[in-house]
Amino acid sequence: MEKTDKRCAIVRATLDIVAEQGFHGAPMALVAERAGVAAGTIYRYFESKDALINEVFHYLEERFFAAVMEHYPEGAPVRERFLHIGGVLVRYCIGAPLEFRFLEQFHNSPYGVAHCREKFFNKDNRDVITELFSEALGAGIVKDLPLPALFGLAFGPLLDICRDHILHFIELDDELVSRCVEACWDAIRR
Amino acid sequence: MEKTDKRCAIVRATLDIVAEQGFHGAPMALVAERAGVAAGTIYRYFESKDALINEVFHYLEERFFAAVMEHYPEGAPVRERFLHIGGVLVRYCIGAPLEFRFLEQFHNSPYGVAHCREKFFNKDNRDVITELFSEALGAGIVKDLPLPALFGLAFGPLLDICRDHILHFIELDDELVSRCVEACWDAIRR
DNA sequence: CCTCCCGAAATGAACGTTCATTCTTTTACC
DNA sequence: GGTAAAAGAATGAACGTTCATTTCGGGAGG
Repeated sequence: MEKTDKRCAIVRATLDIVAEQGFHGAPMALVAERAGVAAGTIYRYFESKDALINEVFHYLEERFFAAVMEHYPEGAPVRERFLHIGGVLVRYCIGAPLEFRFLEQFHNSPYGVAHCREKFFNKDNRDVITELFSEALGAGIVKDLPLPALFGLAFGPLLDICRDHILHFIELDDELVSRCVEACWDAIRR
Repeated sequence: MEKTDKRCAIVRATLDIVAEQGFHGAPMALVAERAGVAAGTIYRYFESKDALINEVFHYLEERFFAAVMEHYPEGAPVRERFLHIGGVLVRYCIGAPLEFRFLEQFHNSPYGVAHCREKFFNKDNRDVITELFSEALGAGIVKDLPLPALFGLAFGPLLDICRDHILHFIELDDELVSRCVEACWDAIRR
């Protein structure tokens, strides 16, 4: 994960505590305790709490994209590629609930809004998912809606069911996940 | 709204500041200043900050349900009733961005999770939307999925596009709203 | 009509706590 | 024994909340 043991322990502790208690419930003293280091030690590895949190986020973002790209059916039809991404997304999230909760916390916070804004206005940022949707739009395979709306239709509900599963409002199994991802496809397909 | 001028001013100030800056960015001193009262005065009307925030939430919740129920086509087919609710939801949210942002903040916080949990496990809580979905499920009009999943598919994307609109990532007009609500219908309909 | 007084309402400085961050001291290794 | 790493007490800022004090409005007494 990271270069040294202690650095890794601090990242892990931050991830866990923020996921469980939110940013408010994650004072540096507690992070230090959980990581098995002294409070001051954190500042040998991270400039500030903000820097620490952003680093945790980028670490998770990388892991997540790596998961999506594994076994990605490159040349397959749009629908199949979408089903792959959706399925991996949900399975990854419910398999790593702490990471999911952290990302959710991050997303709904000043950090997340800033990150979104940057992503959105930095037009030459082309990830796989954007590529896929652009292609599908061009080929008339999906509804002619703005990209952010398609993203919302496609992935909003998937994140919702992940949260519901983690909070034990529903119990997802492979079959239910597939049916939900297909429902999302129904939402965007023309 | 409330019984007295000052009480109302405090609620309004809390709503505005929390919507704009989040819970962290809304210290009582700032709320007091914006409401035009002294810090101590707030505690004549509210027991604590938590009590204040919960009161703001319940106030908004009421207003929101009132909006949905206005012109609700009681006897109409399921699809039509759903389109009504979806359309009103989106139009209400983008017409009251501060209220929307507050509710979003609330939802993604310990307050919101507690509220959700209570709603979910209090089974005899029957609102219009739950009624509608239960009826549709029974009649086989929508996909046979758990209620929370249907909720996510139906309303998750709508809240997403409201946020995107308020953050100026997209520009919603009546026609685009309708198409998005219909896309959500496609997601849940059998 | 003026004055005094009373209780409720409002004030804002002060308090205690919590937090991120800093800094001096101690440890551990070469 | 010297140097980099780690420790944890110290610091100061920010916060929610409290409370001694002031302000306000109006009713009673002269």
